[in-house]
Amino acid sequence: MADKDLRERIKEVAVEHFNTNGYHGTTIRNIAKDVNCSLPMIYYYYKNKKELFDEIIKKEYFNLLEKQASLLKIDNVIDFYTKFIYDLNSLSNYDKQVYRLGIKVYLSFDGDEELMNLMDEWEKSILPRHREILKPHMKNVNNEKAVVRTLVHLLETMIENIVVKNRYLPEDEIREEISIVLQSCG
Amino acid sequence: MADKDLRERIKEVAVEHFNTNGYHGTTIRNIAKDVNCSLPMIYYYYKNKKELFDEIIKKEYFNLLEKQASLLKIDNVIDFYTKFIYDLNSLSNYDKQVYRLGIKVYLSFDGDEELMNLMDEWEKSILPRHREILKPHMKNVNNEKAVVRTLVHLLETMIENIVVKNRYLPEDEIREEISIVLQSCG
DNA sequence: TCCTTAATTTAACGTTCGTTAGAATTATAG
DNA sequence: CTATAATTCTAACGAACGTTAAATTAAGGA
Repeated sequence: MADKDLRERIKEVAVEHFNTNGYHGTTIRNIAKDVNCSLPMIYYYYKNKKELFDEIIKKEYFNLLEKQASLLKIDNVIDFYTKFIYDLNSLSNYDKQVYRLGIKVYLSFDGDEELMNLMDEWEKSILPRHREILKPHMKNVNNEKAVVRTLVHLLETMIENIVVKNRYLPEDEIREEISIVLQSCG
Repeated sequence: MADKDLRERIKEVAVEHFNTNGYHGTTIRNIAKDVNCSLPMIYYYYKNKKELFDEIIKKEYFNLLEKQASLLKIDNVIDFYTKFIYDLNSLSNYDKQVYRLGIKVYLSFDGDEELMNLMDEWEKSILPRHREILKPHMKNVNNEKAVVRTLVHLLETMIENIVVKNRYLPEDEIREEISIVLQSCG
């Protein structure tokens, strides 16, 4: 009966529900209804609700973050960061929702400490990573640290606008804002 | 028996619970237990769970936003915005939690459309407001619009760090970042 | 004092939740 | 064609939920 792999379809629908209604607001019954399968099928593929949720965050969300982080090809930093953010606009709907859900978990709406710690660790790696990227382009800059921090902060907001608030950010606006922060770099 | 006004105490505890567990993860029973009153007392003061939640967002959260927005005394814009953000650090715990909850609702974790629309309207008023504040200080700036947008984006992230992620942001870091964006202004 | 109103409680209602037992169906392979 | 394994279903479990009825207690003025 199943056109696509059922296990996958369950996960896709689950992402949608967790996103819209939160962990506690999401019910296995509603997921099953949208997937068009019976309720116990979800328990056939996932041990329980929590495991379904965890798989989305631990596998899907972190996969996404790592894929993004590996896109490092730099000549012009402003071009690079502009592309980095602009490409988020064209993420698949599913990826966008996974991203969105990850950010929401990070902001601890449903208070899962274990997942939050995972994310805290990830966040600690962000500043040094961008520092490395920017270092060669900031010879003549004295407040290097602050510039990197400001840039990362700005990136965060733009990511949030695109992914969480589901807005489209035009490339020239992205470029403008990044340029304002990086105007002292080449 | 009640040392403080019971109605108020219920609301305070509710903010905590909604923040930690989300709307659906929060139960009237748990609120009552923490308030140390019986369950129906909550229905004595609030029509139902939704009304309790709505009162927090509509009254407490928007009060907070408006109080913040009315703090406009400007001579040096960098000083002004630094103070604007820095003062968030010393919000009362209750105010911080209300703020946090508001942002989370805005990011639509529990999908209340009515509340989200209210917040969308508020957000539309933000850019013009800061444009007014900054206008007199940007005579010699050509990309005025972009600078205002960048600043507002940067402010958003800093607010989120202090209020949602509950971090302390030191004044000099705030000032550094704002200065980087506003370096073309006086 | 008694009466009225406000504050608070115990106990329960109907519903929905997460989860599972166990039977039925379908696919697979020998 | 048959036996075994992989899927899928119907039906139900106990627990927890939001909410309310109705009884009890506390407070205050006549």
